[in-house]
Amino acid sequence: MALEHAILVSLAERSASGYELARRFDASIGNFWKASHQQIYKVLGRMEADKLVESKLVAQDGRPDKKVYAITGEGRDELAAFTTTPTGPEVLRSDLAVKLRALPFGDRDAVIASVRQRLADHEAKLADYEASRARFYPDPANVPEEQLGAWLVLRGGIRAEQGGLEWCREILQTLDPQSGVELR
Amino acid sequence: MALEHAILVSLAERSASGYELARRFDASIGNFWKASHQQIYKVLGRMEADKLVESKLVAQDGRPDKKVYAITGEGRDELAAFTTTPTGPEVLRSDLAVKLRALPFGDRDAVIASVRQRLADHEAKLADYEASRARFYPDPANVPEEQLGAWLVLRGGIRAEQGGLEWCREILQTLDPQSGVELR
DNA sequence: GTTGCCTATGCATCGAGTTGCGTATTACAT
DNA sequence: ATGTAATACGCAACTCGATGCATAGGCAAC
Repeated sequence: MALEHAILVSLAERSASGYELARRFDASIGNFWKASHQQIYKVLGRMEADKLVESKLVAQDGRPDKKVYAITGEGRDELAAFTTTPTGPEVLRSDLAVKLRALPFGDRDAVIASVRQRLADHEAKLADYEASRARFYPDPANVPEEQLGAWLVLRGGIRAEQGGLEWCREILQTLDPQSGVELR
Repeated sequence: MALEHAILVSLAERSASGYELARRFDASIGNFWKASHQQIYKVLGRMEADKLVESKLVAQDGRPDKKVYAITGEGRDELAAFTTTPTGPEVLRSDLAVKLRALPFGDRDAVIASVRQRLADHEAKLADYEASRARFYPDPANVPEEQLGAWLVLRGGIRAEQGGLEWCREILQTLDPQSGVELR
């Protein structure tokens, strides 16, 4: 289960409460591995039972207490072991593809609307990623060694969004040539 | 649930037994929506109860009987309705990304090996797709209307594989410049 | 002549993941 | 005063999906 390992990575970088982890997943790691706060709490509970993480209660004023989780030695071992496991081929799940396949049996205009929506999603996400890139990696040619992984993941995100964007443009150009969408 | 709709698309194109559907999923639709035969049998059972499909037993000689499923009118309605539902943003799940993020806490060489494996996967799949493209769409500029959806899905698959391939090359070039991998 | 693969269907179990609900406090707006 | 949102944690019920196992005949190879 990679959610477990995504949490371990996040905690290895910095200890956090379940709530903070959930927000971190919204912002960075969550771009390539989604998880709701309910899932995170559940998995954190199991991970603590497995001694991969440990927690301590931290009182705060003006806010509820929080339970801050930290990775343990065992957790670091597990994380290191994870990096040596073979990675299976990527599994795609595209409901947009299913809709395209359903074109002869469905509503063409509605599918086109879905594609437009998806295109807008990609544009928004891409802008997001580009902003991160500009902010955190002002000098792409000289990324510090310890940030290489995060940098490459961001690059992958940018590539994926650009690719998705181009695909949407091709679809619109094919299904709705009047739309004025152009491939770049 | 899009597995249901993927099955409906497949049956709308041609009636089939669960076994045949499973093999079809291995070959074409499965490239964008994986499903094991157990899942397919289970879902088919529920879909039959919901009257989206109907089945009849077909005896064969030299082989076990099979249960051939066909889409019903209700199934076609459901499929048409599906094409009009809004499509949420795509959810990526990349364990390779998690491994890259885990680089500072794991085994660099093992991660590089995983990337090489993924690169080979992408190359194989791309070759596969290109073969389909050459075979089924010899004239890409004039794809018949009723095949547009399938054509665009295949184009998306090709784009995704090319994108993944390029990402792998960038990763290898960054983490292992000696490897001689080049971006094209 | 036995081992293994292909066709063909299915169950049982478990973990993963979603949705909805519930608790509690602070803060700011209406 | 009341509503809404943010922080902070969690349970319960459910569906989805993956894995392993069971059954059963036919066919081909070694």
